Amino acid sequence: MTDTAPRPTLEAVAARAGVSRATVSRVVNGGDGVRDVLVERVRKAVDELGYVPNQAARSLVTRRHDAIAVVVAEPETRVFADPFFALQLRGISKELTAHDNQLVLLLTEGRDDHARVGRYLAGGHVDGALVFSLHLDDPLPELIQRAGIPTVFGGRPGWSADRREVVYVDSDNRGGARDAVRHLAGLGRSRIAHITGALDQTSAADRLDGYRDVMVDADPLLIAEADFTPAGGERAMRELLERCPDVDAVFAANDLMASGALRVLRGSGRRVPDDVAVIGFDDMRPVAEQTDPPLTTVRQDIEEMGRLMARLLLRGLDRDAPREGVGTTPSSVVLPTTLVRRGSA
Amino acid sequence: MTDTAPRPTLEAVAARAGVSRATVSRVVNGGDGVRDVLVERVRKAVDELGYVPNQAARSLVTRRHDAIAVVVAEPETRVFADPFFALQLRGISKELTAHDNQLVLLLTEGRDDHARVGRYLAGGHVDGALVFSLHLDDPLPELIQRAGIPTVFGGRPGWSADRREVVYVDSDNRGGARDAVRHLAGLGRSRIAHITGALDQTSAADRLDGYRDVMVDADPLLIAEADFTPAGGERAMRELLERCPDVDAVFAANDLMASGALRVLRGSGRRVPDDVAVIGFDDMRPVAEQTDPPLTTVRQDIEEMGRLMARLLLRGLDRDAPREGVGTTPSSVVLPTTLVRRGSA
DNA sequence: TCGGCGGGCGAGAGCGCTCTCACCACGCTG
DNA sequence: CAGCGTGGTGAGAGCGCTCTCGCCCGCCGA
Repeated sequence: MTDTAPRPTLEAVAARAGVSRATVSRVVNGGDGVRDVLVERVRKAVDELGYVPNQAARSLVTRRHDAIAVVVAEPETRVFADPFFALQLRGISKELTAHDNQLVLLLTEGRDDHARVGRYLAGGHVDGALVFSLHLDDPLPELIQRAGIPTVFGGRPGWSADRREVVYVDSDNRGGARDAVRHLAGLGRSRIAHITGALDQTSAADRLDGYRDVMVDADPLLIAEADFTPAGGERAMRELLERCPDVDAVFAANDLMASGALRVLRGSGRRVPDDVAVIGFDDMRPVAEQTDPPLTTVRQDIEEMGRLMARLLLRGLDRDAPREGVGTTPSSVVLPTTLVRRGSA
Repeated sequence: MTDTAPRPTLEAVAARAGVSRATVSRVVNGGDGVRDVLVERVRKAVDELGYVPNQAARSLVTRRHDAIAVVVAEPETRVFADPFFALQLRGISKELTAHDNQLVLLLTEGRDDHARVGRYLAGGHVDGALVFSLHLDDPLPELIQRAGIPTVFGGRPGWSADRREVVYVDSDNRGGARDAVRHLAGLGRSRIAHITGALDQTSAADRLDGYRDVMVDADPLLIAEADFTPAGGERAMRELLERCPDVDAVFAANDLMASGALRVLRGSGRRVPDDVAVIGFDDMRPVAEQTDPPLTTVRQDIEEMGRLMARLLLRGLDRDAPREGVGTTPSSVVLPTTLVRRGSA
């Protein structure tokens, strides 16, 4: 726990280099329009003094912070312990770092905490926000719109996907689900069940839609609602087994639930994939590769989603390529998914 | 992607309330020494204008940022996809939020990235740092010491645990390991093996030490070195089975490896816990509760560790309780662990 | 009645930076 | 040779806030 030492200012560097503050500032910010001799002298002075610009002073005048908030609404513990989020964060971090932006992490803890986040975002501490709004009734997006801060959402927000100004990055949940179910059908399975995620999340709803796209008039008994947790997957699988003992395939809306379903199937004496084929969603390696048998699943590139979110936001902030006047406002992106075949289907 | 609106300044509030800037500032910062009438008037003006203080301007003069950096060295992907880290982050976030501090997340991507982090920390953007230094040869701690910024480490740093000025928060890895092995011994097991974590991390080394504390002259063949991954656990278990077919218990240095070991044991036809008892470490719910059988393990309160790290740092920053002159410099904390009995031992 | 004292408030000086603008010295054209 | 850019530099005015002073006024004791 050392204490912070007094830091040299622009003024000090200027004095040492024998130039004005303005010149030092120019050099520090790229050095355009300064003679090479002076650039050299200033650089030397900066090094010798160990000068580092004071970001607060800089922000005060530029009104830029080179910082982006990442907001994670986290009503339940589950969400955060999820590697899904960690991977996305990693992608975000990489992209922000590459553009010299800092990542300010805002986790909400319960209801009244939203106000705090709203205040922070409105407070102009950051240049933009990346928001993970998971549930339909989340008040957060509303607050953020009010804060009037450039924002990109992770996952399609449930409210008003039609609003043009809303920018989000999502996987092709519906298409991925279709691929999964078609694959099962291609295996000759006909009694294909679906274990849904928490349906107040668009990802779950979209995957269900994808399932229905293929199973046009599916037996409603083949659909069991769950919540993305392994325990929920187990429960749903038990229900399914009871309601439809003739089930010969299961598409679970994520890998965690698929792993739960696998356990229940094994417990019930069914062989996978011989008796019942199983497909998950996400391709979370630690889960999907370690199940018995290894899980066939729909892969989404989670890290890439994070990277893309950051890129979109930064672009909207015109940090980048301010060339074309047209179409500078970025629009939402939906990333493709791929089916990964392993042992379970 | 809305644009930021021009925000009212202190000056504007002062004008509206008919007082000076100084008075508004006083009210905004607690309102001591200002007559109630004026406090009221100022509060009203603040509300009406929607005034939010400009943090940059404030920091410029106070030299405080109310922001803490969380630095995660992440040479491998594994570390970050680990729920362990997410939980710790959550604890940190809670504590920081409670004290109105922001969390700036710094992830390092490879070697040369350390310099960037060092620069950032030295740049005086944050008031302190929370650092997860996982490996012995990590250059990060060195850089941070040089940056001269108050720091608390997550987990005992490998280098110089004797240095007094180093503050860290850790679990009682050694004690927890002892408990686990004693429990196995208490079950009447005598051929107790240990699957280690990556031994360049102190947590792994400490757990091995704890194992040795109990198994004083353990057969070296009973110790298999692994790396905290499920795959590593599997490999180690296979080795163990080959070297010592008579093994009747396994203490794995984390739950992930224990789950891998479990799979191998099942594959080899051994019954758990009848033939071989298994204990893990961490008590990661999603893993430990879902194995077959559910895993007996050593629980550490990960979220509490995070909370404590933040608390220690904040205290060192004298944000809190500046009462006692003595002992304000916080010292390291080692949290106790508890054995959680489930089905595997 | 008057001096002194102290609480409440405002004036003003920065904090460290960026950015506009004026200035200076060139070198070029007419 | 006058005139006019033009590229390089410095002076200075802020950005929005905090905080130290010093002033004013009301109240006390003498």
